[in-house]
Amino acid sequence: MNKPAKLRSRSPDAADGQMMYSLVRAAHVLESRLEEALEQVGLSLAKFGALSHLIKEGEPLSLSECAMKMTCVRSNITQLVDRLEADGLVRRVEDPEDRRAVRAVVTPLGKERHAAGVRQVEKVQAEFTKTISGVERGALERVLSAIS
Amino acid sequence: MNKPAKLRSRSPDAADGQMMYSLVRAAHVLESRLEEALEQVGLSLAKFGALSHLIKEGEPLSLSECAMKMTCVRSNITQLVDRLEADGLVRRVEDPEDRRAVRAVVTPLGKERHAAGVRQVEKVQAEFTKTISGVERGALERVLSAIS
DNA sequence: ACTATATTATTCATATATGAATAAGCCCGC
DNA sequence: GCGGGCTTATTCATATATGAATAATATAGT
Repeated sequence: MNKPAKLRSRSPDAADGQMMYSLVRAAHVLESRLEEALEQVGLSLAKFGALSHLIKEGEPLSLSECAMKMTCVRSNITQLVDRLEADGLVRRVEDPEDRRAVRAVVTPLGKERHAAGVRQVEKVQAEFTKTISGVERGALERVLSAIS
Repeated sequence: MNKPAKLRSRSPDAADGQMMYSLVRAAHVLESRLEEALEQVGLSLAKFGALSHLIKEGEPLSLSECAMKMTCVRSNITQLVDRLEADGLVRRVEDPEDRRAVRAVVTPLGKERHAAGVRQVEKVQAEFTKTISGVERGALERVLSAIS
């Protein structure tokens, strides 16, 4: 016997509601760990994310493309690229094909920094893997993919 | 047969790494839904959270206590209470016991607004419950509590 | 070709969060 | 009782995010 049946039937959502909050809280904890790890190499999660997309793509992306890949609004990318440029991690270059567009290019320093970031993130991932060891991934995977 | 064994053994963390990102993304989606739902009644998630803690406690909390309950730094609460006060949802009152302290009191309007927020959040929770219906909660619960 | 519409990046105002620096008030050990 | 060390809230600078308004450019429809 787990719980009084009345409690279960009166509010079947209560436990799930708590779970929703738990999920959000857990994600915040993970983000904090990532931020902290990346801070060791002079990056934030936002900066690392932008560099990752640019490097994965292998070619300069317009700021609009960046915004789409990072699912955020363009004005956010304008500022993020300002900061990345100030750090010397990316450069803005004009797009010859479209004079409205600006493309972001990762500098050599940006590539180095990103590689260092990858190593830091891998540590957090290893920790995460350990955390969820011994738990069936199936349920978690299905839930997460159902949400997003 | 699911995957080539080599892939599994070469990088056992890769799938978990993706899962870590999935978890963070899923949480962002949930937060967006909550923000959107709360916006309908003139609240943000941060404001709703603060009101919830104050109302749950049943008595005025000092801003430090608020910060602890919301796991954030105090300067954040200072600003949040500024905005809540501007909205007429809380009032600052002096603490007679400790002249350094400031306590936040929920106004009648704040209570109304919070109740409306609860109704909105319940809708999102219902949606979430539907999303995770048919999936074993056990694994998810254990993973989430292991993280945070 | 020209006009209407759409897209691009930027700027501005704002919300949320952090952390450092500051000012005021509390309290302990002596 | 008081001096030094906490704790309190606030302010400031900054990072991240959104959305509205703007200016420059592109493109479609006529």
